[in-house]
Amino acid sequence: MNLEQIAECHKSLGDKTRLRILSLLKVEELCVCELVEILQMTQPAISQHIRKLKNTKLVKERRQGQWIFYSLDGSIYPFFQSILDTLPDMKNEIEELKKSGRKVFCN
Amino acid sequence: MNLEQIAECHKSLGDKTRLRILSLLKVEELCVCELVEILQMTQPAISQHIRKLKNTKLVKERRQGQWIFYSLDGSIYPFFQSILDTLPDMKNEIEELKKSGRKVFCN
DNA sequence: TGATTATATAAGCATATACTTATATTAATG
DNA sequence: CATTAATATAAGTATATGCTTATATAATCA
Repeated sequence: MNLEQIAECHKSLGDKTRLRILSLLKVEELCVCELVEILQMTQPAISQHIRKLKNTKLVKERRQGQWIFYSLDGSIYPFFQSILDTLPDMKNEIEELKKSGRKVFCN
Repeated sequence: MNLEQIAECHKSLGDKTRLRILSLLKVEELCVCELVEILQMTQPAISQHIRKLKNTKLVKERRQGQWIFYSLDGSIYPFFQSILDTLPDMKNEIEELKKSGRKVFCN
């Protein structure tokens, strides 16, 4: 891993919305439509943030029918876990999503 | 520390030149003119990078006569040390500076 | 005090980034 | 097989970023 890659990783981390997405993914894997619901942003905006997180290998995806579930990765960055540790707990936001009936359940 | 501040910190880390500066400061404190010499960049470019690192509390300064020596800080970020650990060793670059006779010695 | 050295700041410019709206792709379903 | 739902991508735009050159500030020194 060279300096250019490390810089790209931090650029990816250098946005409040993406940090919120990572904080949410700390709780559990989520799909774009759920993130749209929680973060109250447009679907393309979320998709573009996810793309950046994917390109920098901070999240990985798992397709499940019509949904794509995103979850934390970051395994190539030795410092990633300690960064995650400083992100806030977002269990409540996920709870709210479930209460609103907008949680995607499938398997 | 809120998400906005964490994002600002990572923005600060999201630049190759600033990562090189931090890598160099891992070896020892340096002043702007030494960084100019090692990184072969203009003095205002270096000063502006240093300003960003200072604003995000990743480096601190110590004035010594006409020089200002910059050194690592980052004490407010629990993850900073693990990021530093992934940055390359730049002892050789500092050695080159000393050999070139451009190292600033004072006290 | 005037010149020199180190550093900071300001203004200008080219590129990058984060959004928007519109459209394309992909999978499920009736 | 046409429609719907989830997601991705493209194009446009406003703001941010990283450089440049020019100038200001601050400390030293002759």
